Amino acid sequence: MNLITILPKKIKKYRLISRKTVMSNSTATLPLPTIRRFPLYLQILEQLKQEGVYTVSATEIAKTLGLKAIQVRKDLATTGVTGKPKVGFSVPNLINALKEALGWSNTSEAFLVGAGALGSALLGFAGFQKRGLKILAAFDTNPHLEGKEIHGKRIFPLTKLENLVQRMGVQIGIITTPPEVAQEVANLLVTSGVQAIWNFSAAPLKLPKEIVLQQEDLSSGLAVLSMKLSEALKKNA
Amino acid sequence: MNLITILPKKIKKYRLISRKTVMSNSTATLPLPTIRRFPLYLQILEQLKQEGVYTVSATEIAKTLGLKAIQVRKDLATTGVTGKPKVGFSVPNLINALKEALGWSNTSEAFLVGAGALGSALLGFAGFQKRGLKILAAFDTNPHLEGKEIHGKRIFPLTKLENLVQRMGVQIGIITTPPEVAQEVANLLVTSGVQAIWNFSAAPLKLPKEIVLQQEDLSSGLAVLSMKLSEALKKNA
DNA sequence: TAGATTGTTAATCGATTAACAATC
DNA sequence: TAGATTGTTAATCGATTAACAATC
Repeated sequence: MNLITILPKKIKKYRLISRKTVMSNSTATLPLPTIRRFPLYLQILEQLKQEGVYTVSATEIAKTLGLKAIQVRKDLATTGVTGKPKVGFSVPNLINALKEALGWSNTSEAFLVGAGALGSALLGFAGFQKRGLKILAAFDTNPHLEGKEIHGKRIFPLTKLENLVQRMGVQIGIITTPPEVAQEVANLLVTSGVQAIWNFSAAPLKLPKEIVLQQEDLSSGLAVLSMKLSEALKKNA
Repeated sequence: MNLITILPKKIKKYRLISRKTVMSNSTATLPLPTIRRFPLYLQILEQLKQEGVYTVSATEIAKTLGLKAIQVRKDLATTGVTGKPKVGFSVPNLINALKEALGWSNTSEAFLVGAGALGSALLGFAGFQKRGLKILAAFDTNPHLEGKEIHGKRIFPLTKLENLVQRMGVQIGIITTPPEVAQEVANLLVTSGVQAIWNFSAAPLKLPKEIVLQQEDLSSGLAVLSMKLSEALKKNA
């Protein structure tokens, strides 16, 4: 069958379908701010569940987090979970849906490069495991660290990285090195076969476009804090 | 003079002033995304300065950071620094203006509460000093840490916090405790006289509205990473 | 039933991007 | 001069907020 002849029909068909229907298909990506709020909702929901509360309204969640109720409702709507008027949403249902949406229902494995202060902190962060991320081991060029363990995670020399990524099929690389070597480390991670990089160094990375990059930046938070603070001080002066 | 009689006049006057003029007065706050990008610009500019480059175009900065040139131009415009067509901007001028805007030209002092893995990492992070933040000391309830030093910063028992904040006039409190005690610590910081709180615990804090709060959230970064990754994997499947 | 809360559609707001004349 | 780059105004895009009927 000829694509050119079939195309106009298809387009016409799509036009007839309501916008809502199109949106609900799986290719639609959620708004980034919504995704960032998901962990907040999850945390509250899990606490509620632990307290034996099995139903919660968007209004309540909003109040706890200091958000607007309408925003919470909109966010929760993207999960496909529906609530009951006057009652609210099922806590376990929401938890499952949020985890599913985030891909936190099944664990991804990661290697961490750069076992300095920040790297060690991340190795010791218990929350990751709960959120579907398992850091298997760390890598560092410092020969004194070789073979040691930090928070129960083994430290390997960087020379072993490529081989281990390939053999274990690790998908995520976490960079906590000084910025000067971050690009180099990123290149190594990419050629080793990692599919996503979580970069905690301040260095802006150039990566092949098929590699997922999440840039973490402590300074940007500090910038916002400083700005707010200097405004507040100006006001009170 | 009576406020009610004077008010209508004032309003009328404001209406006559163009939007642009109103924006340029000092009360206008910069867009949050712009503020978050400022540290990126600063970093690049400082590197250029070190390399002896004293002039740079928005186009160049954009290329280095993977941003759109127009966005960089818009951001830089908010600093008030003007560039020369075909030439670009003065690197030192931009550095000064950005630091000034962020309040990074003069140092603020901070105490950190919670000398665990993450707290220690922050104590050892050299970048803060360069960005106008000096962490003076840390506090922890763990008696084993009392009197010790981490990265050259003294650890005090939490009981000394209030007194020291007051005596030293410390403005910023950094919370790196487990979420369960975060609210309690925040309350203590506030009653001690701190004016801003940088919260690295996942707990949502309730604070008096005059206190500046900057919420840092590792999970939200992980959420975005997970989402991007699971989409990428879906696509390649 | 009455009223709180949902889900949906429309309005508003704010940031990004486009377009383009000015200019070094 | 010619052309890259600026600064500005307008258009677009995307997220938040408002409004409100449906409903448990």
